Amino acid sequence: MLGRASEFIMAAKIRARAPRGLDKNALLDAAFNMLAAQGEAGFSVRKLGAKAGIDPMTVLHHFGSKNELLRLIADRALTTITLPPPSDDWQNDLRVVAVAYRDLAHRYPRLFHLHFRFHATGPADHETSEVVYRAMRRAGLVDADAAGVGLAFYAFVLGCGLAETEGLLQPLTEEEAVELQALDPASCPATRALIPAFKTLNSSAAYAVAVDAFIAGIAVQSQLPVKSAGPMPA
Amino acid sequence: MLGRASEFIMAAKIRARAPRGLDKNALLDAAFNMLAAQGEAGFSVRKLGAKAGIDPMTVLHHFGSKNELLRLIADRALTTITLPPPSDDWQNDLRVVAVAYRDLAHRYPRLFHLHFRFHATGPADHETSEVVYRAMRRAGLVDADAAGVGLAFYAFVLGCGLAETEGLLQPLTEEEAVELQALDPASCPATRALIPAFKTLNSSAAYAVAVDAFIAGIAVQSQLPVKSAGPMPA
DNA sequence: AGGTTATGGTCTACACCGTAGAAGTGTCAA
DNA sequence: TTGACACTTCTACGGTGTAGACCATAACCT
Repeated sequence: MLGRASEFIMAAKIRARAPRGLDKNALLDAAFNMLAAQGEAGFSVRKLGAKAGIDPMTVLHHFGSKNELLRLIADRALTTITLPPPSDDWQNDLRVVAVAYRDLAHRYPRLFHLHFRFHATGPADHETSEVVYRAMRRAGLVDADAAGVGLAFYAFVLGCGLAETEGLLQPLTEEEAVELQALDPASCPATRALIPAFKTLNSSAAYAVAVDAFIAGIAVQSQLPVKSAGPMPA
Repeated sequence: MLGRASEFIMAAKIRARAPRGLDKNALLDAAFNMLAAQGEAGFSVRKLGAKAGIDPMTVLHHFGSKNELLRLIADRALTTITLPPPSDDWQNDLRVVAVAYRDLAHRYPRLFHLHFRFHATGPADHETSEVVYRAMRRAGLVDADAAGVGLAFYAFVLGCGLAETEGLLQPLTEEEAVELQALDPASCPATRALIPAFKTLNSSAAYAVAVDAFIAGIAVQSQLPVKSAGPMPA
């Protein structure tokens, strides 16, 4: 079965023992599902242990700390992102990344905020960030700008996802609408004028327009004669 | 039971009692400073009570719950934003809002994330959002787009602020750099090529370029012949 | 003045939380 | 057999938010 038998034995000697007992991966699965379903408030090491029929301390023995467990959960969520191979169209590549992250936010709204806390550590993330940075360079940005705007693009996409999971991008409820109606017409005319638009807000469309605007702006910026990143970094 | 008039008088008389005892505002100040200094992890109702020389339950008696207290703290942070009066230049107005929020993130990095959780409730927030929506309309966006892109602009600005307070926009450390160097050159050429740029990342400059790109993109979008917000909202 | 009442503040208690540290328990290499 | 070691569990500690009962006081009404 294995041509790599000796390799396996070597590894076995180094590792000395095969992992036995509890299936760490299954436990991570359970934790992931629990967090995805109940949110961080309804998730605790003790509850996870109870659901898995296991002592809570066993959980910590395997994952070191609750924080490490959360990091792994966030990483696992990231692995559910699948991107098509990068194309020649950098603008479309960026759009693809943007919708991929929005889909991620919709798929796991209760744990999306973790991606802000634990950013860019796993290989899954490097795959998508490579697409972003590649697009920035294809757009013709100077390296300093490509790096900075690439990260800002990430912040934008994550920010929109988080805003959506937190309800910031949802259409206004009637109750909120009347609250806005109460604003001073003299000082808040634009806000009041947009109330109907807020009530019928289409978050998908809004996101699409915003992403397109950002991308179009990058295209414009990159075509400016000599656009550097501004003052010298510290 | 009682006529409306006497009911009103009763209410007025009831309300006539002067608030005595503990200064709620001073307590909020203490809470604000505590959270700004120690972060949410080092902040608890009990600790606040201890520092104020007060029973922890007294805090809750005044603020209802820890969550309400946090909301007030976030609101108070927002009131530290001061904007110049809106000008004729909508692009510059947007830039002003963007730097105001970034300054806010720098001023209170340990509580900036609260602005994602408790968004747009106080009058302080309506003042700045009015500037944003006004700018969107001045840019020539259709109402639906003005609302959507306005909110997305918020998400962008908040996302960048949060990214910065979470370390996402900081220059790469040497340690992280060597980690990136280990990436597969075939699959991550762009990421590797930008490593020097990441090491010397100037977050101020990156933010400025990204904001300018977004604004430029809005200008482009708004000049498209008939750009609506896409499919009909639900 | 005396009684009533609303309010401010405290105390105790409950049900949780993360996790350090000690104490089994079973399995393998020597 | 004998360690050694990975795994699991138990107990305990010091925290958390907050519900509910309780007391003190100041302002009202009669």
